[in-house]
Amino acid sequence: MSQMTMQEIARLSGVSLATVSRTIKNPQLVRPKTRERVLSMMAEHNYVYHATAADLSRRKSSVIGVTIPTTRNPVFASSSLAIQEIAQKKGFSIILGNTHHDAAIERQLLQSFQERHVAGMILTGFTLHQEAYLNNLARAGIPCLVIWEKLDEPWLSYIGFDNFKAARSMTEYLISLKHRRIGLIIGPFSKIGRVKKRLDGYRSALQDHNIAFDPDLVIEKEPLLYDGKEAMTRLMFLPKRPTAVFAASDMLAIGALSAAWDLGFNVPQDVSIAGFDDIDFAAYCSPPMTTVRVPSHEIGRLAAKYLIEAIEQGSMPLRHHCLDTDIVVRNTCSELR
Amino acid sequence: MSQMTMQEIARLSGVSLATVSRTIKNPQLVRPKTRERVLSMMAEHNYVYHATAADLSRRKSSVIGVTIPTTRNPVFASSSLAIQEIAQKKGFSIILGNTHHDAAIERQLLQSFQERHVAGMILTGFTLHQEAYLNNLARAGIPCLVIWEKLDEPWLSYIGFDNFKAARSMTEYLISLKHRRIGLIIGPFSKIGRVKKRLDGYRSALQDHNIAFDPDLVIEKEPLLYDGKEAMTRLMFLPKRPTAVFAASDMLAIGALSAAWDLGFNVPQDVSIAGFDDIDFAAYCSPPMTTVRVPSHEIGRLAAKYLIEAIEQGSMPLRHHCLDTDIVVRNTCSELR
DNA sequence: CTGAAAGCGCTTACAG
DNA sequence: CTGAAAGCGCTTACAG
Repeated sequence: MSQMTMQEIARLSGVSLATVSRTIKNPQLVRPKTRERVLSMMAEHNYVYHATAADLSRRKSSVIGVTIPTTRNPVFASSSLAIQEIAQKKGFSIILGNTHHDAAIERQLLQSFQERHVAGMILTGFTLHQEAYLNNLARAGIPCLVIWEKLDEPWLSYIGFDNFKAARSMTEYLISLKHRRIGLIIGPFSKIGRVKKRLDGYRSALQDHNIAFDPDLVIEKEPLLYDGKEAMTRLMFLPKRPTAVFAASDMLAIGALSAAWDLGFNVPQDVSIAGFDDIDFAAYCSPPMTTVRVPSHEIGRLAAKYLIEAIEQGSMPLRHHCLDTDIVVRNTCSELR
Repeated sequence: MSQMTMQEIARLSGVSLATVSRTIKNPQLVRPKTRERVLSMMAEHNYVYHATAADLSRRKSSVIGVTIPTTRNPVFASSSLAIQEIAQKKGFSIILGNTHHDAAIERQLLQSFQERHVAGMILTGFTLHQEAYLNNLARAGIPCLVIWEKLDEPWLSYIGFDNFKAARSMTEYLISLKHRRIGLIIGPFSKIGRVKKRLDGYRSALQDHNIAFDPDLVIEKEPLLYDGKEAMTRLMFLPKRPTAVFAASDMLAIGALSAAWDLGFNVPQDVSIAGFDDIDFAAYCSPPMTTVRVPSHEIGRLAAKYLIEAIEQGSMPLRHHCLDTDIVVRNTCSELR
């Protein structure tokens, strides 16, 4: 048990506790000779700094809380990676939790973040109806950033993109390829704000082009490969099947592609498929997936950067940062014959 | 600033600090009347428990440190998800860090875990040559579990599987399909222990079947899609190209599949491809990937379970847990014509 | 059932 | 350049 404390090191080096603390945090305040003696004592006795005690004493923390819907969907990997890299470089630790899009779990997670007195939080795609709680946090002076959403509440900060616009663009792209019977496989829009926006974008595009909305053509699923496959199978067995399918998440799209392949449909000759997210795998499907590119890494990078700035400055300016998305045309969509 | 402390709540409720602490942690020790008064005060004033201070005072912690090579490779998602779920349920928070297979980063991460006085650590596929450091941790009484590796050091605990055996089996499977010219696309075996074992497994299988080892046929890459594609392209342009390719990571295998598709090779008719890991996507490739199934979720589940048991009991029994892998035969491998 | 007090391992004015 | 002392927000014997 290397139970060495500063107190011990101080005694062993014949200096005061304060001096040990200084040689660690402000070495320039300590005479080189003294410093060396203390340092060598620490090395010799395997001293380990107690960051938690320091945080408490200093009344500030160096950990950041991050929530993610689920690690299972690689779409969030890229932004969370960016956050981790920047945080690590700046000396912050990350506490991570999966919400599974469950309001109760998310709530509990935020609670635990707060109890650990994190310096700030980044919430990836937070569940609807927690705004009140977020307000509490803001009032408690905890910098808090929502990412992957474009929030409607002007008093909450976010870094995201326009899910409505992105989904509408992709639908329009499909329409521009002469498709009029366009299936939609989509995540749980009844639970998740940004997914709802995608549904709305799809409907808006149809409406603008005088295409009647057909509820049989939209299937709500969890954003998982299996679900995408199942949904696609269902769509392809419809009496009047779609000529194009927009899967509003690459997980769903890749599942859908696999279904098409199994059923013997050629993509894109027999049916077009479009995805959303541009996860790494999208470019490596056969054929490579046409999808919506989302600035995932950039979102994470900005979030970490802004949050850490806010922590260091002691106050969080409101951020409403909406990044651009674009359509990556690859080979899963073609003009209707 | 909701700077409410127990002290404040105590004053407001006309009881002592100790009583407030008790109504939170040991309510049965407090008279119901008192308890209620305190509770309602806490609610009214939005009191937030300070877990960090409590940890310090109690001289124990309720956070677990977890390292992962990189969130970018979804192969680790499944075990890390399992860890998080269990930890969350048991009231532990997770600090996460990516090592990128870089010894210096990993070292720094472990250091920060130690400084935060985590209750225990789970290290996913740790870098070679940190054994000494791990020993320190063990001696300091910090339960520590390495996962995804089968360690040779008997005094270190791990939960993993036999990379050597798994790779040898897959190679033998390919040989059983009459292939004798088998390419190997593999991760950085010079840096990572478990990858080296896979290389050894491949070589051992060849040797057992009197197939000469051809260095031109093995390509060392980072386990990324892009790298898999590049490596496969290189292999297929070899003067004497392989009839089967074992990509010792599904990321590499999926990249390889994409290359084959681009180059106009049919899989498996023109060339067989086998993967390793059985990530979710493997089953949804076109065609579905034959690969090595690794009990990823189970590894995470066991690791979290054992670690938390150790934390609660105050001591860590040595664990050498080697789980089974098996070959999932899907459609990317066929007999040599 | 409740309170006073010591202590967890640090930091940080304040004095010298 | 260094030290003594108060304090961060809790927990936990010990006494009553």
